Amino acid sequence: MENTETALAETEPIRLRLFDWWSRYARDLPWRFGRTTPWGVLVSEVMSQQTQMSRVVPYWTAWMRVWPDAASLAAAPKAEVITAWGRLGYPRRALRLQECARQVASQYADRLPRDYDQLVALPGIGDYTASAVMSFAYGERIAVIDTNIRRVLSRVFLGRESKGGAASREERQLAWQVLPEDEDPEASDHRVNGDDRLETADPQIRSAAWREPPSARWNQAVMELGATVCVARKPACDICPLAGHCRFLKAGLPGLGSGRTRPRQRFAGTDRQIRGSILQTLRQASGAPVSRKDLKPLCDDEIRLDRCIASLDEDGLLEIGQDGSLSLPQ
DNA sequence: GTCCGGTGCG
DNA sequence: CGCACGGGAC
Repeated sequence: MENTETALAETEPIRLRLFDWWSRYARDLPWRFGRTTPWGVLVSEVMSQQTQMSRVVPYWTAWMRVWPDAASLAAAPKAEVITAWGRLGYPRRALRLQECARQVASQYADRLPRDYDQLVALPGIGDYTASAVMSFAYGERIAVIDTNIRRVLSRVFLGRESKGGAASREERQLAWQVLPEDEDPEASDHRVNGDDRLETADPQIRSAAWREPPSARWNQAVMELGATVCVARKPACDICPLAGHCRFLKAGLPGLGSGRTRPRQRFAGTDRQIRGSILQTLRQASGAPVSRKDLKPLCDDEIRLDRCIASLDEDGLLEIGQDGSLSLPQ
């Protein structure tokens, strides 16, 4: 850890440069800069768990217009929730989000808890999402740890790639060590507001970025840098605001892109693709029951087709009627 | 074809 | 810990 100490001496110039970059280049996503509710932030995080932010935006906007709070989502028919989830992917998360909404509505009187342990106990909310809500929505000082942040911090401060798998103790320690202090305790309250207007913001709203607590600003800026500049395979070091302070760049990018160990799972030709196409067919049927033979064109292997139908049934993503017809659940 | 990530479960 | 889980950008 001796190398870390010298790197940590540079945290202040790194912060200044990163904050400046963030205020100029942060993407103007509708759930940022205090323009939505804590619930809206949670919805954006759940949708972003699996999908690029740019793809999430139209879904989030439409979703929040229909279900602006947990109580309204809790009361929605499942079929409508699955349909609104559209092609975002991993549709079980849509059902988990609705179950989460039901718990928030019933257990917390439709107020999202401002407490990590209560958040992480909700369905579909793990360590990352609970931390993200605490930081981004409530301005609480907490280290947010996702793969983007792990990659950026490991490169900049340790000079090497982050390894695959769960975050190591060293990584968690580093994230807490470089997390800025929030001097003004009042500042952490300003994010709680009832304003969930969805229109595109004036670009000057970005001055709001400077009013967020430093820890929340830091978490978002590091994550944004990892998503747009310090990407896994081909980092754009030539435009990186931290290039002059990055130990990984200084060391010559040793083992660039070697961090991921997880063998990539193919998608084309897998059960997942079949499941997705079955669900899409049911969505397009808009409530009308679909027979098994209508799904034959999706998959020539009937054993596999039945397996996919059964797994969707187990996940609660479809219902099988008495006559064997299929439909989205109510 | 290759790349991409968090959550839940076994 | 290893694995399942979509879908689109490139």
